[in-house]
Amino acid sequence: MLILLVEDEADLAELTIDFLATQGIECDYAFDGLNALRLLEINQYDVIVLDVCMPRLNGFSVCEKIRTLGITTPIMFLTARDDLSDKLNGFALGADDYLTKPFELEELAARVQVLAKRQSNVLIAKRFCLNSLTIDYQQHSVTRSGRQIALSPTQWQLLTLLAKNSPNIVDRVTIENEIWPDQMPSKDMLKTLVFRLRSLIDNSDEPSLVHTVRGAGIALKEPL
Amino acid sequence: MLILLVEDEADLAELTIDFLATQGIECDYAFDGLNALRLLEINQYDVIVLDVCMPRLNGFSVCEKIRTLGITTPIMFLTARDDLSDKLNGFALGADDYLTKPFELEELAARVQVLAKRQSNVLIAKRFCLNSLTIDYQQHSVTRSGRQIALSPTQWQLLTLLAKNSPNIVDRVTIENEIWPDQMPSKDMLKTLVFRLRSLIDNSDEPSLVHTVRGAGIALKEPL
DNA sequence: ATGTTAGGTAACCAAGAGGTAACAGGGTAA
DNA sequence: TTACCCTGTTACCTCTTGGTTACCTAACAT
Repeated sequence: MLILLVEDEADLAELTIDFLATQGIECDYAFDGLNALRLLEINQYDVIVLDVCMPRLNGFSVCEKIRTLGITTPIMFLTARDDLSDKLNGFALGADDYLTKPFELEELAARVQVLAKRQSNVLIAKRFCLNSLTIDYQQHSVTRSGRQIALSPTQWQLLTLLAKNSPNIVDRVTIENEIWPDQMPSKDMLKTLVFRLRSLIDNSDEPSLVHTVRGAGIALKEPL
Repeated sequence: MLILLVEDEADLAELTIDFLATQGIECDYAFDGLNALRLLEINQYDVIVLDVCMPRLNGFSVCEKIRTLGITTPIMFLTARDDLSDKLNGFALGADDYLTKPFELEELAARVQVLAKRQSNVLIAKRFCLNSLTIDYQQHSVTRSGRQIALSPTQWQLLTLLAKNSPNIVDRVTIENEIWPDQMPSKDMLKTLVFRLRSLIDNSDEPSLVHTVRGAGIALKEPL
């Protein structure tokens, strides 16, 4: 299990991370909200543990941002302030639990486990990330290094198919059968489809991700 | 939403039930563990709130019993004992949350809502806000940047459906099945419904919130 | 080297998804 | 009754889409 811990007090964070490790809970660590959001773009976590009081971007704002991004990962707040309105605010922003400092590390671990367990019952792969490419299946959106990319239905179909098999090669007939199940497609259709997808995904000056292997098929992966 | 409250102190129970009612949470009530189990056989609840200290069958035993019966309904413990080992025990038995007395009724309500939401994957909130758009479910009103917007019943249905899934996409057939459950709707009905809703919500010079993704569906979100 | 072939690039165009507007029937309130 | 609103229907328009074709390029075989 992998969680994201966002906490500006380094010593407390270290203590927490060490303890959670003994419970089989791995931590990624961010010391402020902005870095947390950055990590969230790249990785997928089972739970997010958020300190409320942080420099730059406080926990509430981070939580709000996360939810507006459509990320439904469980969020637990940690805070020294045992204030009802704060708690209610946190829950209203989409938090799943709220623990006030000082707390026992064992309790934190137990609550994290619970959230992760509940989540995994509902969790189906919702996002795919590769390099600066992100596919959000729920929002049906694709971004490359932050920029939104509009895909047509067939392009989306091809991309998700490649993503599902990434970084492996998918051979052309498999793709054709997947996208055009009924018809026997003319040989060139896939050719142009790939070209169009590539020009949308890889047109930038960033590393290209859509690779064709002559005679074998097509793969979505980082270049080596 | 319907929850089961198991609590032996009648006066506290009544207080709790009354308050939860104001939050739109209905309660079934059992005053001990045996009666709780009896009710659980008959009904289905969104959340179970369990007092730990009860005569005849204590909360932990009830929890254990519930889980061995294969019932996965979220369970929240209430107890006066703020003891770490008790908490850990509770979580180990399959609890989802643990609140120590004395607690604020608002916090209890908020935590119950969260558990129910996770469980049913349905958003139960009084209000939904996105950009300058506000939906007040209790007042059944919609405003865009302060201006009141009058929606017809079907329009309201569509908007709330989109809001519930926001910012995720909802595909057209899902919407059609949701709004016209019985009939097989003619293909154009949704088209005009969306048009009418959009012209009410997005007619201003503000960012448009109703987005259609060709071949995929419709989403309510802020544009990027 | 030269021919052959898999794959890349670019333009064209018909089909269809979706947007817009107007109309009509049925229900409801004054 | 009349007037109005809601909603289903239809017609028309616009723009995306995806299939087609032609031509180019690079890898591979002989």
